[in-house]
Amino acid sequence: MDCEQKTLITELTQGKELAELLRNNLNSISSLDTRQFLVEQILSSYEKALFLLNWGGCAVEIKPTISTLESPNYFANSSPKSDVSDQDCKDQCQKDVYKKRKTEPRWTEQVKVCSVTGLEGPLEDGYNWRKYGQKDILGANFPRGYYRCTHRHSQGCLATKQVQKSDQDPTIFEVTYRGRHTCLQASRLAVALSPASLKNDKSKQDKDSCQVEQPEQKPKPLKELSFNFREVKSQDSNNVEDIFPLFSFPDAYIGNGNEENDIFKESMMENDFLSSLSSAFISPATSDSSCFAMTPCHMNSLGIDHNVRTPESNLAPTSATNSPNGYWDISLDNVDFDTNFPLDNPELFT
DNA sequence: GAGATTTGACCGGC
DNA sequence: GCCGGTCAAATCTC
Repeated sequence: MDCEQKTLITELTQGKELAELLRNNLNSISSLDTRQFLVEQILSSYEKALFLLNWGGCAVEIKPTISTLESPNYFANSSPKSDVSDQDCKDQCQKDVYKKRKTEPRWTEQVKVCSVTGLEGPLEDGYNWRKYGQKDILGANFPRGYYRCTHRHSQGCLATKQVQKSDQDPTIFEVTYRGRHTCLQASRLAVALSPASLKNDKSKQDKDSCQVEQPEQKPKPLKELSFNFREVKSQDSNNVEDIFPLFSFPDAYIGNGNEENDIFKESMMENDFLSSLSSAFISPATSDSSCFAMTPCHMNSLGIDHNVRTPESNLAPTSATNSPNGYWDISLDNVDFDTNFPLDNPELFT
């Protein structure tokens, strides 16, 4: 019961915090995707809270999907926990685990990460994963690893991913993501990388440093950011391939002695921005070159969605499949960074 | 000792 | 019956 109450409190608290974040974002010019993401997270939190109240302990393990909640029979078929024994509940949970494979509609995507680029491998995507299995796959030279979100039990996050080395090129890992992160880490990642957060940080810096505001001046450091497109692809359940970039700060931008740049760097460090993306997100190898890997979620948070399929996205396939493999440098001039978002708000990183 | 990983067994889908 | 996905006990690591 204590565990259920804790989970319930966690979900409701998360929902409240996310709602406050959304409120702060309403008056900003943050991207629609950012706000939509917050709305989805809020709904997810309250769905889980409601599910806990309806199902008791089973709710932690079996999170209803949007589709199941939308089902007219969902609440009609749900019965109070008191109507079933613990064993029945456990058995039902066990059955649902297998049933959901077929019935639960999940978005999937594949990401190929070339380890020679400096990334440490497919696990480095900003989330904490726990390996729960490994299988030799018929016809594959390498075994497939099964990972699920570390916060599966504590927060009911059902995101999983499968990692397998490519038969053609062992330096390439094929990563298939299944399910959407509903853990707090997901919202933190989204907030940390949201255009709003980055933009507001710059705004605050201007205030704190008492600099004269120049309306026409764009955030100079951010203009110098670049995206490097390498062999990073995604694939959803519809077999649509897109390309995701490696997110890089030029060395000249971070730690070059430039005061403005140093302010940005210090702010990120003070807010634990980099570590909030987890050490996995920024590998030691990439930190030297200030090169970060961005998952579709991160890309979406930055408002760069024309080549990115979000989990619930129904966007039509883009021309990404026709994009050249190799190395792209794209200016962020067209990326909308919100200067009004409080990156220095410690609540965002707690 | 807590958390993560390994690995054999189990289950459902095909 | 085979195969992929998951579970859970044993083992490992810090």
